[in-house]
Amino acid sequence: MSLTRQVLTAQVSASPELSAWARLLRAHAALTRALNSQLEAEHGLALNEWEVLLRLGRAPERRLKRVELVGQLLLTPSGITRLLERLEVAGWVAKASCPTDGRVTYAVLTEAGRAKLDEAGETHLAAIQALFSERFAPEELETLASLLARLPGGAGEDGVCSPG
Amino acid sequence: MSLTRQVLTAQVSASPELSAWARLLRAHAALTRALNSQLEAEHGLALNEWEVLLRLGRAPERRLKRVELVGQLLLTPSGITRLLERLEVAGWVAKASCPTDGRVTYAVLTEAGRAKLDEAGETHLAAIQALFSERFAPEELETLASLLARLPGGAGEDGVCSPG
DNA sequence: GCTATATACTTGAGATGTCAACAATTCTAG
DNA sequence: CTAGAATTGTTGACATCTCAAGTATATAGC
Repeated sequence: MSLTRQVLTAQVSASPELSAWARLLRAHAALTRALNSQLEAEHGLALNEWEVLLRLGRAPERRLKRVELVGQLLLTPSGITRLLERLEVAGWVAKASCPTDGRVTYAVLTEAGRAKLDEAGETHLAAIQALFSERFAPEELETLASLLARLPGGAGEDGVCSPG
Repeated sequence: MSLTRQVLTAQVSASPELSAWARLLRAHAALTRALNSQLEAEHGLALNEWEVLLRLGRAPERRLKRVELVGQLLLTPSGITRLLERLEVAGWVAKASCPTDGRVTYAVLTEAGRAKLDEAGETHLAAIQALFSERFAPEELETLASLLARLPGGAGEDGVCSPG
């Protein structure tokens, strides 16, 4: 009993997997907080909202199905519905229906949305680049990115690995 | 105008910093979702709750000030208050006041809390180790952990970098 | 000693996202 | 072509966390 606990505790302390995971959690929390509050203060955008604008801006015809956004942001379908609702109210995104599939609703970046994306991108992108390039040489950055890509969710745009 | 946009878009696409950041976001979302739902299903614990139990279990006398938990989990003070409230209701954590400083309330791991930590740790730790060791060789894991540690929040237990 | 400031924590109101259940449309097999 | 299954999306109820404001204690400067 007491022995079991000690052994377990020792394993926990020594586990390189747990250590990596804990650091990922902390880095995510700290970065998210810093970048989100800056983006919010300067442009009135949340991190996820900016990412939606970015993904729409890069998509062909600046439009994406909800399902595609679910896969790219790893939110649930209802999360995406509500996120897009906010962007629609702000006038940065509009709905469009699909002529060939009645279930689908596209999210389309409006002209105002594209302007917002550009405006916010200027400082937000700089903030991201500063945070990372201050700390890593280019090849370290490359290593970090490729290691992170091997974790779940790193499959890119496709590996949708249903959230839920 | 149009040119500016194209240049910006090109930069965005090419930015290794943004790429690393996006991958970190996706990896965090996917891992968090997987580990949290498993932990919730098997032990009725959220990720943050488990981490509090773990930190308390490793602390001297199994007790920590709220402020220390704020620094370790990177939540806000009110987030910690509410998280601990849930753990207190479950009987895994108790309050204790500090004899030398009347402002401080300690969070103390109870015996039931220690049992819960052990019970949950067995499968949760295995899940973490599986996810990481499946994908990385030991030295890659080491590299990943040390790169992540250089990001904000990686200063360890001290660099409290106030959340807010 | 006493005011001013800083620290530790809590609380009410609100933001963002999840889950479960549902509606609508499309695909698939007999 | 039609019944059953899968896919796409929305909605209500709820969980978790943040922000702003407030309380209580401690520390510093005069």
